[in-house]
Order: sequence, then C-alpha cells, then structure tokens
Amino acid sequence: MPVAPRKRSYHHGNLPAALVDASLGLIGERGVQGFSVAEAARRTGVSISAPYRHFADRDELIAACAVTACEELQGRFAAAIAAPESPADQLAAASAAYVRFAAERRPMFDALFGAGLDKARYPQLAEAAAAVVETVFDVARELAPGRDPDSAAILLEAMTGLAQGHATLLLDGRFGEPPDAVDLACERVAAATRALIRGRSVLFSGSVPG
Amino acid sequence: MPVAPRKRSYHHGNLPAALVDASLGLIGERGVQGFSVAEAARRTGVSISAPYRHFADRDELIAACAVTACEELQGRFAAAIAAPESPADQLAAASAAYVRFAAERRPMFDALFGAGLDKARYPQLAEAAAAVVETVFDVARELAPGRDPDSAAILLEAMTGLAQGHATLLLDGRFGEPPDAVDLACERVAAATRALIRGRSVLFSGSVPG
DNA sequence: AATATATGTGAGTCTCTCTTACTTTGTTTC
DNA sequence: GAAACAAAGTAAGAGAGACTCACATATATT
Repeated sequence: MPVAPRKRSYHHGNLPAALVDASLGLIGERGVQGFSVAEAARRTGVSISAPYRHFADRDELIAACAVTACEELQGRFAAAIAAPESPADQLAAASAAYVRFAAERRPMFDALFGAGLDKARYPQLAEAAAAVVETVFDVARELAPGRDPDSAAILLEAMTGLAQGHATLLLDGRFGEPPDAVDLACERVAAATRALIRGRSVLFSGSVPG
Repeated sequence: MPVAPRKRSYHHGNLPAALVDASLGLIGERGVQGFSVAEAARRTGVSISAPYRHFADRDELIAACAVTACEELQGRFAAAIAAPESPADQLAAASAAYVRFAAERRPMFDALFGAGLDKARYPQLAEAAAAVVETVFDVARELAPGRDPDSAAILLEAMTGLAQGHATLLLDGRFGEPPDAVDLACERVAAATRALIRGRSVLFSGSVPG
C-alpha cells in the first residue's frame, strides 16, 4: 500500500514513510548496494536534499527500512506460533516463516542483513530486533531444561542460526529456482529445526567436557 | 604476507595480488561498504585507473578477495576434519572452524558474504566456493543413510546454515565481546552441529508427510 | 631493430552523499 | 488577527568515488 500525501503542495505530509516505501522498492530493484538516497527522493517527488531533513544519512534511511522489516517479521512470527500445538512445531513453523519472509520480502531482508548496518548506532532498530526475538522466546523456554532462560537463549541462537543460514542459502540460489525453492527451503529448515530440538540435550552441556 | 613487486618501476609486477591484499586491509578497516577502488589503488601506489586494467569494476575486485577467502576457508576445513576420528566430531570441528574463520579473517568473510555479490556473475568465485563444499562433503556422506549424496547435501545445507548463522550472530556481537565471544560461539556451533546430527533422522524424511 | 601487446597514467564525465543558505508553510502566542 | 517561530522543503555546490578514453611506457615477439 503506497503512502499517500495529504496534499500535493510544498509540504509532502508524510515524507519519511513515503521515503521508506520508495527505498524498499528501490532496494528490491537494485539491491542495497545499488540503492541511493537521490533516487529514492526522485521517486518520491521531492528534492535530493529533502530526505536529509528526516534521516541523518543514507544508513539511517536504510535503518528505517530495517525497522519496518522487523515489524513485518514479528507479525509473521506471531502468526506462525499461533496455530501449532507443540513447542517444537511452533519453532519449526517460526523457522519456516523466517525463510519465507526472506524470500517474499527480500528488500526488507536485505535492508536488515545485507546493508552491514552497525546496529549499535541505531537504537530504534536494536529495539525492534529485540522485540522480534521476544516473540518466540517463551516458546523456546518450554523446550529448555527447567524452563531456564539461558538455555532457552542458547536454543534460540542455534535456531536463529539455522534459519538465517537457510535464508542466505535460499537467496543465494542454492535451493534452486523460485517458487519451488522457497517451499523446499521452508521444509528443510523446519526439518532441521526439529532435528536440532530432538538432539538438543547436547546443547546444554556444552562447556563441560567429558 | 605482503605482496612484493619485482621492481619499483613503471610496471608494478604483481598488481592484481597487491590490490587484493590492499583491498582486504581496507575492508578490515572500513567494511565492505566503505571500501573504494580509489583508496585501494592509492595504498598500492598506483593510479586510480590502474585497477581497471585487471578488474572490470569494483565488484570484480571484491570477488577476487572472495576467492582468496574461499582458499583460506578450504585450508581451515581441511585442517579441521583431519584430526577428529568420528564424522560427527569432524563436522563439529568444521562448523567451529567456519565460525573462527569469520572472526579471525573478518575482511575475507565480509568480502564473501557482506558484499552482496551476484555469484552467478563470477564463475571463478562459484568454482572456489564449490571446492570448499567439496572438502567436507565426503564427511557428511558418512552420516547420510546409505551414504546417499542427496541426503548428505541436505545435512550439509543444514550444517552450513547453522555455521553461517552463528558466524553472523557472532560478528553482530550477540555472543558478547571478543576474544571470549569467539570461543563461546565456536563451542555453541559445535554443540548445535552435534545436536543436529543426533536428531538427523528427521531431516531425511522431510517431504513425506505423516 | 620494429612492431605488437600488456600495463600504467592523467584528465575528464557522471553520479552520489552531504552541507549551507535560503524559502515556504504551518503553528503558537500575544 | 498579526507577529514570531518552528518545521519542512529547495537550490546550489563541495568533495569523493566509479568508470572511460586517449596517451605513455615497458615487455614480448618476430
């Protein structure tokens, strides 16, 4: 849904949102590398310097796109864990949702991971990212011994790693051509998540050798 | 080891390799985003247009860095699977080696994954990357039912996903501060790999529902 | 030695990021 | 309701980088 300005006058009315919109479109066409503030401004119908009233620099505009990405991802996670009954099924569904998100909202995924943003510099983004993790944290806790939060974090790290990796491989074309590749990657990551959960006992005894 | 030119004359003697060297140093300092052909040329002591005699454009120079990265990674994989006795231990060691590579050779890792290179456009890179996979493929086969290559590929995908994900998380600072973070991430990814292997039976029955 | 080829240079074009000074519009305050 | 202020936009330009092209110089070939 495109962002409509209130008026067609000197003041745009909703420039930041419109810029994020245009930027995501542009990233979709040219990748993060090919993205430019100038072109985003042109497409939004404002001058090249206008974006700098709202975003300190190029990266900050990309960070705003990344925040949008977090919101979208959070919604997908919430939907994924809503239906299944067992925690394992919920996490498998979440993994698959993550991979599907990468495929279906590639510009968002690229803004989030392909831009090399220093997240420490964008507190709003760090917050949004933390909120995403929060969404699935309680599910992971149910699979941790004694519902221990630290163990849950370890499990979640591993799961995140799996999902992130599968998404990267999918976008890299290592699962074949879309759209079949997407379904395949989702199945695979869900299966891998289940495998990880099945064998998870090893995870929580890591540092103690024997 | 710095690349030494044969002479200090008009012709450099080994400009491509020297440029790759300088580029990796530059990527280390400024990240892939901050990398510029101009600065790499300056550091190598040649004119700004000299690199274009050897590399068609910026991305092709980065791709050459990525090829170097593949060679380094391949060596580390070979060393990692040499010592352990069981296939599971070998793969766990390979995962850890991958994560350690990301931490210790970050510029290479960034060139390989942070530049958003379209690998289809760089056959030499695709070849080098395939050779890396080849190095661990036989190990994965020993853990696949009936040594089936397709199943081995699935397992390897999942493992790659795990390692890639853990590396990303480590570089993102999600394991804490170096150098402890590196060891921690290596332990975790090794444990996760073992967990994945333990529960791997689920992996190979994916597409058949029931 | 003469020629061809590979490699490096300098100057120039184009685009991009970001800044500065200025303009226009909307809001507040008396 | 007008004056003052703040917010949001513009135009012009400095500085840097990607890439090109005509030219220079070294090396290889014959």
